[in-house]
Amino acid sequence: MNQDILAELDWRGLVYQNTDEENLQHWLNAEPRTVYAGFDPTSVSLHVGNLMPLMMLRRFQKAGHKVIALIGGATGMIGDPSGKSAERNLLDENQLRCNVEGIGQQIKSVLADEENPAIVVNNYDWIKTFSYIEFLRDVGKNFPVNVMMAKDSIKSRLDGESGISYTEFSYMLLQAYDFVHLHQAFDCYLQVGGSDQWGNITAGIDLGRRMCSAKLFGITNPLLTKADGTKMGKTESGAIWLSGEKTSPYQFYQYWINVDDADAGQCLRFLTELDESTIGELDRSRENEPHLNASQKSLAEELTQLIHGDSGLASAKKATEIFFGAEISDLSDAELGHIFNDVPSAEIPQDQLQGEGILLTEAFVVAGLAKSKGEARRTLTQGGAYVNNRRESAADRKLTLGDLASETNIVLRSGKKKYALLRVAE
RNA sequence: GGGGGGAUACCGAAGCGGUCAAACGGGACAGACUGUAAAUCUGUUGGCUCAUGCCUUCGGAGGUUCGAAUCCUCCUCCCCCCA
Repeated sequence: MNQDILAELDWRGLVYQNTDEENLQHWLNAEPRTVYAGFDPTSVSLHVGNLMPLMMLRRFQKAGHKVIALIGGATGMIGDPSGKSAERNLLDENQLRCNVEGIGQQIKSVLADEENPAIVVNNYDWIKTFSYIEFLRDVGKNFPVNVMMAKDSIKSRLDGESGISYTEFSYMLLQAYDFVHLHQAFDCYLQVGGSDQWGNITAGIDLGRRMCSAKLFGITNPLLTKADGTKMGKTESGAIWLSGEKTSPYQFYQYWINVDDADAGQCLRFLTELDESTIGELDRSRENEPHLNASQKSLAEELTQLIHGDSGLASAKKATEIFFGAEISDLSDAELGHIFNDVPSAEIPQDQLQGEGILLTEAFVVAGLAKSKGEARRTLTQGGAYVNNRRESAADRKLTLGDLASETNIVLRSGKKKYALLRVAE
C-alpha cells in the first residue's frame, strides 16, 4: 500500500460518518481493496458538486486501491429522494443514455490511470435483467418497511407536504442492491458518498449482510458548502459544469479564483491533491498576505488542470490575462474568438462603421451591454465604457473600422468585466 | 351572504387635484478603494434628446376638471372581519 488513505481523509476533514472506523483502517491498510461511489446521470455533464465523490475515488485510486464509478442508469430512471423535498420528474430514456455516456467519459478522464484503471459501470446493466417478481423475492424481502420509513430521506418526505411515490420510496432498494452486486462481481467492500447518502449506504450494508453475510463498509463526506450556507458550485447564471462545452475552461478557472477566503481552505482540502504542508502554507498566506490570493490561484490551477488539462489551463490563464489586462489590439479573429468564446456577440453591418461610424452608445445597445441608449450614456459618462479595454468617456465617441481589434471584431466592455463582441458583417 | 381594506416603477413602501417620472429603503448598474474578495463611500436607476423639451407609466375601462397616481362610475384581482 502506498499510504494510509484513512489518515489522509482524516486530515482533510473528509470523513463525516464511518460505519466501522477501527476495522476499516486495518482492513484498508492490509492490502488493495475495492471501493465504489455512485453518480446520478441527471445531466449530460457532471458539475462541481460531483467533484467531491470523484476526488474521493481518485484518492483511493492513488493510494493503490481499486475504484469503481457507478453510473445510475437504472436508478436515474427513478430519482433519489435523498435531500429532495419533492417528487422528481423522470428523465426519458434517450436523454438518460446520452447522460450516462457523457458523464462516463468525464469520470474516465479524471480517473485515468494506466496501471490502476478505474472501472466504470452502469447499474442498468444488471438491474434490467431482473423481473419485478424476482426483485421483490430476492431483494425486497430483505427490507423491513419500518426500517425504511425511519431513514431521514424517507421520513422527511413523509412528514412534509409533498409525500413520496412508491417509485422513489423504492429507490433505496436499488442502490442497496448495487452495493451487493458490486460486492459479488468485483469484491467491492466499501461505498463512499456525500453525507446525504448515509441512509442508502447503510441500506446496502444491511442488505449485504442479509443476502451474503458480507461485512461491508461505508464512509460519507461532509457536504461542501459555502460559509454563507449556500451551495458551492452555483452562480447566478447557473451551475458550474465540468464539461468545457457547458462551462468554458475560463469560466471554470474564474469560478475558483473568485472563491471567498472563508471557503478557500475547505475547497483546497476537499477538492485538490495538494499535500498537507502546502495547504498549511496557503492557509497562512491567506491569513498574512491575503492580497496575494495564493489559495484561490492554487485552487483554480489544480482543478482546471485536472478537468481541462494543460491546454485548458493555458487558455484559461491567457483569457484571464486579456480580460483583466491592458488594451486589446492586433489579435486575430481566431485568438479573440477563443479568448472571448463565453462572451455574447452581436453583428453589425459593415457600412455602419464606415465614414462617421456609429455612436458608441448605440453600439452598446446593439451589443446588449445596455438596455437603452440612456443607460449606455449613463455608463459612458460615469466612466464605465471601454473599447478594446481602453476607457472611453466622450459622449459623442463613435466607432469606426479603425477600432477593430482583429479582422472583424471590436471588443466592448461595460464596467469591470462585462464584455461583448461586436462583429462586423458584410 | 354582510361589512371593511388594498392594488404605485425590478421588489417593498410613501404620495391622496397642479410644484409627480413620482419621497424613502432594498436590489441593480457605474465609479473610488481593494486581492478579479468582503466591507465601505460616491453617483445613477422609464424612453427619446446636448438640453429648456417631448413621449409612455401609478390594477383595467370610462368620466369629472384648464389640469388626475390623487375625485366619480363600472370591472378584475387580493387581504381582513362577521355569518
